[in-house]
Amino acid sequence: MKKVEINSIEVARLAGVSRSTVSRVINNYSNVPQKTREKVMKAIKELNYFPNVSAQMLAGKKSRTIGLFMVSSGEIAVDVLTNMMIVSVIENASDLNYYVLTYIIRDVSDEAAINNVREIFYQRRIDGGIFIGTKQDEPFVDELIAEGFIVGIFDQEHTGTPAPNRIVANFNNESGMKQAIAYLLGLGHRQIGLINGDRSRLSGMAKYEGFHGAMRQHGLEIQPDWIIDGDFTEDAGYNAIKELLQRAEQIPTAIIAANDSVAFGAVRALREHGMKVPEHMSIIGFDDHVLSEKHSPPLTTVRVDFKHLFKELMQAVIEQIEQQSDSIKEVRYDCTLIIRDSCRRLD
Amino acid sequence: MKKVEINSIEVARLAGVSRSTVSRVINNYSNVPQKTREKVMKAIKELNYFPNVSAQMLAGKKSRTIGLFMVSSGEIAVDVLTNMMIVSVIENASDLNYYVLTYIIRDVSDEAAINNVREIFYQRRIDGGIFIGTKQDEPFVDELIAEGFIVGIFDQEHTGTPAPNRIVANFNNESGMKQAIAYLLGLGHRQIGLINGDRSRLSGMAKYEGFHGAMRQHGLEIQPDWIIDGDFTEDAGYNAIKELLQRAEQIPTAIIAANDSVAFGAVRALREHGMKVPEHMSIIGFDDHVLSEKHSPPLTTVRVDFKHLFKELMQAVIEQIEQQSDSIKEVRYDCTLIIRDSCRRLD
DNA sequence: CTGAAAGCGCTTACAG
DNA sequence: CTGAAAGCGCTTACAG
Repeated sequence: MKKVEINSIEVARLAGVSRSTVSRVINNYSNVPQKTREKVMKAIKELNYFPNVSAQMLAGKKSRTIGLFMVSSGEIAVDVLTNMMIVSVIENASDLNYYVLTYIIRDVSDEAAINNVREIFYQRRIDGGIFIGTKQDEPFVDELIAEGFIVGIFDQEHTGTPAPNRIVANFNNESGMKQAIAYLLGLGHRQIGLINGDRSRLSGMAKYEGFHGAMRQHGLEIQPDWIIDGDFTEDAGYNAIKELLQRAEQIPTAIIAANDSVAFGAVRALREHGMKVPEHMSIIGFDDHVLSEKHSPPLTTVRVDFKHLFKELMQAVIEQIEQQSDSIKEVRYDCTLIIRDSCRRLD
Repeated sequence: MKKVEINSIEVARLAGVSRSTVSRVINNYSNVPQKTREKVMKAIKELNYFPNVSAQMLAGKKSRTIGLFMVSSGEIAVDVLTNMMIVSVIENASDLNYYVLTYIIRDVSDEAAINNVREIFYQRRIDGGIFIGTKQDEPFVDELIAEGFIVGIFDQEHTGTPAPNRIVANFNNESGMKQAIAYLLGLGHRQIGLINGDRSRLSGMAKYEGFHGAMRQHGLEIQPDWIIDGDFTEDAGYNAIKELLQRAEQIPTAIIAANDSVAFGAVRALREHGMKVPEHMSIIGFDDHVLSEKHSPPLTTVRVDFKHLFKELMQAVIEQIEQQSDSIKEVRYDCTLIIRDSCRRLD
């Protein structure tokens, strides 16, 4: 049933030239006369010929494929943000004529999974990789970079000796935190809590430090009981509120959540305790999740522009693949506070 | 910075054997004595050697990569279901030691995009492909199948002459529709409407026909005004209700939506007209979307098991890749009605 | 401008 | 059990 494979020899024969010439027209060499080019193109069309990509690669071409490595434990399917990131990476690559091979890492401590990641690089399946969800300076990623592979990492900054083949991208979370706190202050809040994200991740640490910095800057007292660790999930937000209500003698008038999912969880827990947002508690999230404006109440949040960030990250990675420059690349975006209905003015 | 590539010659040298032997241990040939195998494995470990996948492919091995082609117009990022499907396909492949190259088709009539799809197959980037979101008997897919490529298609059934390299997977939507109608009937509903999905897709057609069949079977009158075409999106559900309320002299007591997103849109439109679900209108969805039980009201819906379906589809595709059998494969799952709070008993 | 030929890194019949 | 060699389908210096 399967037709015999068509190769460049057959195209050459049909066009009445050599394989070298066929290759030259495919690779857009400038020294092929228009006439010859046309003959060859005609043969290519006629035979429905596509060069075998393995042969091309073996002869030195790139795969034009980027690996997307997504570390995500637990029920990823529920997360609208994950989807957006995956799709965004794929589409940005597609716009630049690259393909994406996606690999999901459920557990970074699973040696077999990490070995698969290594294998994908060493086997030359990809020209470079993008990592999402790793912690700052994850050892196996650093190792790959030390080997010379080209890697783009979201939510990471340069530390130690920056390398041109390590491209980092992150948001200015400190600034976002500052905006959130300034806004709350303007509404009369002085008792502000934080449900934090994973501090081994850059954004977790940056938000944590941004919170402390901004609070101090405004001379607001930081109440340790009101700062609760979490991991960026809805459950973490839910549990944090449960814990807070159980433990603290007094509760804050406003809480900043490490992201919108955490905020959703917090609102749910508050509701279960008969407390309404923003009447009894003001809440600010981070990200501006697609569901945030549909949430009840519509969530005030620090918006972050994932699409543009991934676009620039992808561009930088591909530029490095194609040009191998020596410059150190970092993409960084600011955030914007989006005011909706989850915070109230204190009277 | 980049180390010189390590190839099988270096491994052979270090292990004191020939490249043939190195290849034999990598490919698990049985005629290699344990001693030799160990020497070679040691050298492989020591040099951190991974065989170049292009060279392997050129020598006749498979790529162990499956293409995932997702046709999805518009804002895909909002859709939790899409995410689940993509991740489900990737993880099922991963469990079988395969990789996934994902390509998003925004518009099936975009010749450039379709050419990219063809190219991916012809270039031998993948061993087979899975299509999600195509209509029944989409011509460019049929063409690929005619060329002998191995293709798995979700929401499709065999028509014409079934081929072993066309593997279809679908849900028994007629049965789901029957369950929904029987349930409504049991609650006393006799005036039932349908907001349908895209009828050029199998599931759209199957639900449409299932609705008609079940209605007739129960001797219920089908009111053409209450059957509204849509396209499986929330907006379609919203618009359908708007249209219905504007146009119809009388409205049904219950409506079945082609999927949960459509149902959400319908509920939203009803609410805008001051109608509550289920007090003024009963609604049943399809899929059992992750958000359906969190919806207000929690949505009664026909549940469908995507994860298992994709698992079996992936298995069948890979089996065909590895064994090239002549059997015709179809995977088909039943649906189950999940009763929640969006339907009321008529009195 | 263009062809013949080497080379990319594997696998696998073949011969021993 | 194992090595030498052909072959997979390209690209690209080289020579003309």
